[in-house]
Amino acid sequence: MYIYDSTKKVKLQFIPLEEAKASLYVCGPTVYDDAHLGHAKSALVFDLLTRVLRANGYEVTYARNITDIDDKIIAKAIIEKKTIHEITDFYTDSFHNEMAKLGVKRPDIEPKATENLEAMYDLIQKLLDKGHAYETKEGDVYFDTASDKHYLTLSSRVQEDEDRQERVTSSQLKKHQADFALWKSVKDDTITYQSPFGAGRPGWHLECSAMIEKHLAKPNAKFAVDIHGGGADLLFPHHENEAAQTRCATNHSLAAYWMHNGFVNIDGRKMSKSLNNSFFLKDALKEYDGEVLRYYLLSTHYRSNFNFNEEDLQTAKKRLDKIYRLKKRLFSLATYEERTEFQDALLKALSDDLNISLALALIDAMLSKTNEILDSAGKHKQLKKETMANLGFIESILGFGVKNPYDYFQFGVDEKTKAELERLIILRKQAKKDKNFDLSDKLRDEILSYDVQIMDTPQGTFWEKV
RNA sequence: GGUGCCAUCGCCAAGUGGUAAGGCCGCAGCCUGCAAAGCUGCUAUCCCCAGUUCAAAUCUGGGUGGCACCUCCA
Repeated sequence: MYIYDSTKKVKLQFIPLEEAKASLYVCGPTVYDDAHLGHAKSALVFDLLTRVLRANGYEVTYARNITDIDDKIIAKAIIEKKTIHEITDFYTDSFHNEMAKLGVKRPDIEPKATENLEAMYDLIQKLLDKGHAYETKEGDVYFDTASDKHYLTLSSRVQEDEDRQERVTSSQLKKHQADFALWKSVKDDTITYQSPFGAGRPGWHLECSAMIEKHLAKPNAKFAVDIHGGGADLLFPHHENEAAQTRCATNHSLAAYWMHNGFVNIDGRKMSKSLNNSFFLKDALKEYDGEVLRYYLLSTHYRSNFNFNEEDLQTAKKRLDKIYRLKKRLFSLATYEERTEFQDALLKALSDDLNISLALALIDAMLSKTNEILDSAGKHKQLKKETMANLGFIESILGFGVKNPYDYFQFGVDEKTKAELERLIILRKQAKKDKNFDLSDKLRDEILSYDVQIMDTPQGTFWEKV
């Protein structure tokens, strides 16, 4: 297994802290709004990573947090006249539902900020005790970046540059401009938490460090977790600050490997709140099967920036369709397990820093070869068995082809339309039997008008949603 | 302004020193009543310039063009 470490900028062989085990922590969503395609991309990438690690025999512990303490959540609650929990519960549920549609498995641990406040207090206290943090007279607690000689090494930045660019809005009470808040004192009547440091809210970067310490860190290990992941924009300042907190508060570093996924862009530009060009997952899921989105978003290497557009999405669907057509071709057969060369090659490709393009090329080659042989005369008993095993392997490691193929090809078609299509197909069958091809073609045109295509096979005539 | 990433066929996209994977589209053919699906075949010398090397898309230097981070962001 090889992984590209985005802080060292080099591909490395994965050597776990503990034999045959792997711990993974990924920064999850702040639940104050609907998930967009970028959230989907990140979740999919690390879902794939856990599957590949497991296929390589690692016992994986995968944690992804839910950030449910945040100023934006509070702002939304006030605007919508709801409680914090109504907001966070709603968006946590929708996040889970949408991820399920994408075939993203739930992490083993999904810690919430609200349920880990004690761990955050502990961390702040340790940093204060060790002289890496200080309180201001306003009651805020800041991390003292000057006290950490390794600060900025993770993201390879230069302190002077950061200073020059510091915005004027930051607190005048900080010792150093780069210092960041561990605890933000809040004196108005908005929602606050009572800590040993007074009423307020934890700083942005604190929760991940605290939750990793509580849920994943092993005593006496050199690193708290094997792999820490997240979106490319989190490297600085979020991960830099997380790493500083953990390094200074404990006797270990945060992560042995850092992985950052590239961004999903729309029309060549970053999707962001400020540009108002976010593409929400819930909207995409109305138009496309979740598995199509899964295939599409995973079809480009995870570190590349991804330019979302519907044409490429259609292309991805066509590619996924081919898996399902072969599955349909062998639909009556029982599942079968057998290790094949194809599976070894597929796993090898994915184990090389998730080389998805190579993996997909291997799948396409397997599909073509199998179809070619099935097209030829013969029963092909062994080939069919192996193919069932291969399709099963693709399902488990990539999450492609997990549905009933007939259901897959009928995505978004209502029952009434289905019944009408069946009726037309029966009429067309009779017309063909009567050699009345004018009528048969007329019926086909009518069928096609429902935005489906039909295909005559030895097993009968089937339709597929376009 | 600082830092970093990227530039491969019409489109998407692997490959990072040994002579260009794959998919979509297109063209030709097999199959089909005709289609669709499936199959077969065909389709690039890797942004530009200079250099290193027996050998470069792959390394070095210089251009040009795109993007990102430095502020909440996956």
